[in-house]
Amino acid sequence: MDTTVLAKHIRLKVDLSDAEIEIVAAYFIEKDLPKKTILFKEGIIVDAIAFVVEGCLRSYSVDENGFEHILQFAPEGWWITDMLSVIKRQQSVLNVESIVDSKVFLLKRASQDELFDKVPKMERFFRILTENALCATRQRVIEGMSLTAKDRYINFCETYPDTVVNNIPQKYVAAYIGVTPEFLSKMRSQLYRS
Amino acid sequence: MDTTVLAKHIRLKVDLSDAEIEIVAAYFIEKDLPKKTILFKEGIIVDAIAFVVEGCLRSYSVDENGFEHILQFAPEGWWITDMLSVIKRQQSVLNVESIVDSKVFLLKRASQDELFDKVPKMERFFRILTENALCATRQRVIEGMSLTAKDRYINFCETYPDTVVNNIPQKYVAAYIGVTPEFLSKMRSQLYRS
DNA sequence: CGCGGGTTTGATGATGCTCAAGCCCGGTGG
DNA sequence: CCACCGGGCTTGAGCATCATCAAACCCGCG
Repeated sequence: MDTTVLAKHIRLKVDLSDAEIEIVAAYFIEKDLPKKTILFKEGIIVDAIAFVVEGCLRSYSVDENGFEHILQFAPEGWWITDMLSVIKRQQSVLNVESIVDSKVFLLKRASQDELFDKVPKMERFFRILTENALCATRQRVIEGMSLTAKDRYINFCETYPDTVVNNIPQKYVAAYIGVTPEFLSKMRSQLYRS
Repeated sequence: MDTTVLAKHIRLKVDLSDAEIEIVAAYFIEKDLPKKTILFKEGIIVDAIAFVVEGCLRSYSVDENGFEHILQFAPEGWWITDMLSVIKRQQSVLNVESIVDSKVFLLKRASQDELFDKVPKMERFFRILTENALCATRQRVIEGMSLTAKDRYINFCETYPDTVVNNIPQKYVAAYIGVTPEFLSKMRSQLYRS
């Protein structure tokens, strides 16, 4: 189990010794996900959070008309789960799925409390993680109200890494910025002509 | 300083003795806000979070065309601030303002770490608070993409307490659900006729 | 090959915005 | 006490943005 990516990511936020990293790593379960594998399915009670070691996942909900809406993309170095289901222990409304062949490290909810006891800095790490996620999501709410679809798309291209912008199907980008695939296609052709 | 509302609210999430509540309360600063008073102004670095004891506040951003978009309403028992500014210590992009005559308790960022040392359960309390806020905000992102304006309005009326739905100007509701005041008015007249 | 999913393109239509006018109503000054 | 003001809400006509539906195209893959 290669913990390089995980260690690097955690050390961006809190200081951990090599020994501590080893303890932390022991709590994770490695899992390979071929393209289009569902990690967490709508309706279950999710009991783990996933750290993306390689590849890219997405979390999405399906509305009453069968349309998918993407809440989050998680390329390498990101975390993804259905928070609401994990915290409240209620049935999940999100699906979490790999977009390409991916590898994740899973941290079970049950192990998490034990981990916090052994390495208290990890509690701080997850608090910071949650705070950052909250800020990003609030930013997205504001953008959804103040920007046009075209500006949201431009914004998306500028903020997400190239691996997400250019290596995933356009229809997923459309489902993230909140337009139909057809309309995204029209916006793009208009952007490239000008 | 009457800490009844605050104590009741904290005890919904963590168990605190009367003695602990007293310690916690000592870290808060009481502040009265007449109607339409700005508590935190766009551009400053916000260094406190506010607990609403009575009344109702709102946080909002102003876009490049001068339109206001409301991120959050905070009636009695809610918390409000510009998280991004507090955490990252960067210039705030939100205004926080009282809608009616209100009273808040302020907790300075600097006091917060000290408070966590003296009453560790409060760190847990704020982690839970942040997690809940994240879930609620993500829910709002999904709703913004999957519901029509009319359904978002109905949803708003059903989820927010009566004090918010019926006691604040309609234009604020419009700025929250993401439509113009004119269009909200038309939706309402259509809803009441049917 | 041919199939199938993703993307493009076009015609048409719904949703929600803009601008402008009028109304309602609480507040304020003469 | 009334006249007037101003902010918020309503209403209507016209318009922009974005969705829907249908057809064609592209291209990797069996």
